[in-house]
Amino acid sequence: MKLTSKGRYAVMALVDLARFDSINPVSLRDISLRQGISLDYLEQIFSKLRKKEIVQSVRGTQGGYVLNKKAREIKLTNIFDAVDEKVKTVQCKKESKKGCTGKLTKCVAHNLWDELEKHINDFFNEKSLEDLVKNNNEKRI
Amino acid sequence: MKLTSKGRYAVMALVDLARFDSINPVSLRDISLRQGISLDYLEQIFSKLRKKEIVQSVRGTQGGYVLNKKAREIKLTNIFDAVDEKVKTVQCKKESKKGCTGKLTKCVAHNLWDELEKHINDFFNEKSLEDLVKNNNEKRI
DNA sequence: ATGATACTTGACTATTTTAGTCAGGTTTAT
DNA sequence: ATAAACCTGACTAAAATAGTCAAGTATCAT
Repeated sequence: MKLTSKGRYAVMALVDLARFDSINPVSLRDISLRQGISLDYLEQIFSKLRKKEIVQSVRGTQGGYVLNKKAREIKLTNIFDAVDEKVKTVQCKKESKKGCTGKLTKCVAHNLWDELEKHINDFFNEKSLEDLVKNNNEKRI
Repeated sequence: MKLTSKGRYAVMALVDLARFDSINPVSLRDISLRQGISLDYLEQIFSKLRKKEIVQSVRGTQGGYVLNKKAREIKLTNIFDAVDEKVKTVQCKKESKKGCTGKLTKCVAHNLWDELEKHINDFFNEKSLEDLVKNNNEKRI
């Protein structure tokens, strides 16, 4: 299973974006400064977010990024999916004759892992970017 | 967050053990053959499980391992903990001045990650080795 | 028009983690 | 005594992670 810095950065950056993009496009430079994330790394991340149509880019001076959907409609699943954070547990080896062949003799862990994966995905499907922004604002009062 | 092959192997091996240890100690060789896990790797894993008193070793010929507790009392949390599979999400960098300082200005992801961690740990705390063995036996009918 | 700002892309890399292997033990039942 | 099985620590190849670096292109403000 993967859930690393890249996913965390994507979430942080998008919450930042959601808080400021109603006025102007937000430049990665600003996000970089506010969130302490390397600009080059942000570019990699936003390239992926753009391809998945989570954000839109505005080129040129005063350019930057804006959300491409309403914050309420952007679920965490979408974000993690976009930056290749697969919420997947390690799969059983296909070559392994013993244990898990995927049919009757599914390995013990297999079912468990499936179950866990579902749990986590449910959690991420419930949470939208809007939830996080709200939560963040409350904490700042 | 970590949830890799080592954790999966530990679970598979212990389920195997739980099914057979009522008669004799189970040798790692047998587990290795049945589950298709390298013997050397199993030894590493069982060394850790023994230190955490999840299994007991029986040395010498006809030796092997037995559970040190009832299957019902061994929770998945204990297993993952023993083999160093930390159910922890990536932490925020302490050096980072921006973002997360851990006090008032906790970074957005921080709360979310905490919440997720709790979710997963709850899931693992509910499941015991006994649950898995039962589940496994049902599937085999 | 032109410079500055900011997006865009792709290649590159150091570090860490993972998933083992290997070698050389010690213990004990038979 | 000897073979089975545990025990320990060091080692390593491959993959993943978390970036950096370089060389662009587009557009706005003036």
